Amino acid sequence: MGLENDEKKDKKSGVLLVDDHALILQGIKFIVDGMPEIGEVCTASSAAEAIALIKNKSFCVCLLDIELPDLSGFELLEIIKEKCPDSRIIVNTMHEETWVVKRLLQIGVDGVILKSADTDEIKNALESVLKGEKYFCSEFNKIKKRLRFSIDTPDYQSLLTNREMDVLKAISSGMQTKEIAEMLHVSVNTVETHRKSLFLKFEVRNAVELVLKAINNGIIHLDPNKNI
Amino acid sequence: MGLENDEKKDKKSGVLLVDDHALILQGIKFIVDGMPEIGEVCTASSAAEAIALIKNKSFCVCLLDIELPDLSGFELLEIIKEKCPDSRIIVNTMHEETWVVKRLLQIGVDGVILKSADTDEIKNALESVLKGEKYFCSEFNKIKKRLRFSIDTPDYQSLLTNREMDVLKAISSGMQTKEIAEMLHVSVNTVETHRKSLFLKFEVRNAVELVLKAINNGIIHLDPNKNI
DNA sequence: AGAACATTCACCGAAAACCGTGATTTTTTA
DNA sequence: TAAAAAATCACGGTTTTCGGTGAATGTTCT
Repeated sequence: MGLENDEKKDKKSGVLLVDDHALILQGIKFIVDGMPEIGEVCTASSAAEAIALIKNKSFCVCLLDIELPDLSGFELLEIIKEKCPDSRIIVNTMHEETWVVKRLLQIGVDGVILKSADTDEIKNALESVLKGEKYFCSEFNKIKKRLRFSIDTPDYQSLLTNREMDVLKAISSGMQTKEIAEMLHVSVNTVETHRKSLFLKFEVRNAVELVLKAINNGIIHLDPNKNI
Repeated sequence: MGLENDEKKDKKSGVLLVDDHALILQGIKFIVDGMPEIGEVCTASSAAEAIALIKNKSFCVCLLDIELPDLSGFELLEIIKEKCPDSRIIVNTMHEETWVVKRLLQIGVDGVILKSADTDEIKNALESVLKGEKYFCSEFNKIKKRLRFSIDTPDYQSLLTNREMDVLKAISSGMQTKEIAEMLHVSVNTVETHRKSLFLKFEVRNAVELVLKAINNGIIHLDPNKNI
């Protein structure tokens, strides 16, 4: 407690591990504990815990799962980026979805490993980013490579207006134009205008394509408990 | 090797663990190894490995992940059920989707735990099923309870004919009727007939609702690498 | 204050989707 | 082999979607 001024500068300020899967968290902690070049190891099993930890501490590396129960993982990433801009970030994901890869590249993480990674790969990833290098697992690199073709696809999310988002969500729940108009208390013509904007922005021809593209780009999400 | 006739009867014939996540597999093995009442522990990181193992051996308990790289997990379940009908089955899943719950109940597994389960819960689950009891984690029970309302929803999968399945897949990829007709070398009228059957069977009014319901019931799956 | 954007609305026409009904041929199953 | 189920096609009618074009209000940012 006698180095409160050094904590932000300390290269060995430790590692933060975030994962809601107890076994994985435990397994990674076991690996990291065995690495002498790493200082303190803190763990969090939710975004809330992680946020509480980074308030008081600064970490040189954060290794985090992006599928978390409370926040979306991407939101946590933004918070970490803001609070600890010097911290290196490794993301542990199971998703090989293109939009996840795209967004991780946009945010600029230092490493990506899959959930199926073994001890060696986790060690390698940690050592690489500690040396200032990037570490991307082979699967991630493969998708990254393939993404070159469509690297400049628009960021649909920020392209949409609030109202368009409302209409998109409504369409994606199976509602048709008249129903949406009633729900939003506007005329059918208005909803049709928003529809047309959506089709234009997403470059699709019909509602099904729109919904699929929105899902595959992480803009809307399926509610697994609907439509049973 | 002197008890080839006893292996099928042996109550202590061991445990089979299947998971493609190295850390989880390792973690569970560590837990199970510490349980004296359990005999040999075999591990597999893919469905293929698991199938190879159950060819020669019989296990009293199989603890398996249903998200596997090669087979769909459900297919592996069917194979295990057929080859080792006496084996108790615990499924380790991350999905809380309703259709997964429904299908697990249909198949009749002995236990369900989530990926986020900790050491105690895994121990409890194993001990319960070894005693012949069922073990369902609280989240699973919650969904099960809520499912009572719709327990008798149709098994859409087996309700569909081959041709309807073709058309469903085509619709779910964003194709429109004329295109589907050309692809399948049939008339537009025919495709429309199949469409109507699908709407009737799924009790929906339009293509978007159809696609959503089909996805949420596990009949079709999104290709995460399309529509970027 | 002016520019840019968002939201709202209107109208038209073509295309596609949706609804009902019926019917033939092939395949599967009892 | 007879019955049932699946796959094919037709046709008419209504509704909805899709595409283009234009325009009046706000709202926000510079």
